[in-house]
Amino acid sequence: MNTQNFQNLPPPLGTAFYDRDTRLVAQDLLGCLLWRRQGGLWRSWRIVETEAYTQDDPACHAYQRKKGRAAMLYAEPGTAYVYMTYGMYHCLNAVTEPLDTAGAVLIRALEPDADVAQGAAQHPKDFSAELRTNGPGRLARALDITRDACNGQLLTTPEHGLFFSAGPPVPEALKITTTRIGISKGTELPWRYYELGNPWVSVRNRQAESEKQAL
DNA sequence: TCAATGATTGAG
DNA sequence: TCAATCATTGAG
Repeated sequence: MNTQNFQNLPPPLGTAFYDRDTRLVAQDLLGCLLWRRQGGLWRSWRIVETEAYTQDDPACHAYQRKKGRAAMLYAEPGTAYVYMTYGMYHCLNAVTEPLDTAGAVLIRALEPDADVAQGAAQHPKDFSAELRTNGPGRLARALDITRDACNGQLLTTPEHGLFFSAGPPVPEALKITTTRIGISKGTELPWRYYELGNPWVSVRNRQAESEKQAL
């Protein structure tokens, strides 16, 4: 996490970045910075875990649907898609693919700044839940990302207080694609995780990793 | 109109 | 292991 004045903000990733194959966008977002304006102050986090959702995926909200909340997945690439899950948590996605083609990348985990990470390691019980960003629901809560506030907003401009920028280069070898064997909607589906090698991945992905190692 | 479901998380 | 908690979906 980092703070910066408005005039020093880096250029947001543009429409062309999102107007591509969803899985490529998911991989390329790893290591990028997520910028959020809270209380007039800009902060940034590094993206360490993403998940791609494509139109042909039964787990995708737009699978055989184009109305309701799924309509947002067909929006202009670079649009924020925020939905509520389990009645308690919001999840942030970046819409991908050309206009009228469904696709989105779920942001699953962000790397906290060094102070927060160190504090969490030394005093786990003092690690405020409000600061945790390892998990899609957690990061949305920590960054005040809600459906009402962010759904449908353009991520290609700092105007709405939320955007992504290029980050330090990430060696391809550090990008990991994980899979999970599980049942979703009656089908065996792969997970679509692309993550950096670090401990700040989501609970779900840690489970997937341990299950994989157990095989 | 209504019951079932889930891209999650935290408590016990 | 399981409850919290509700928008969305699909069946009736």
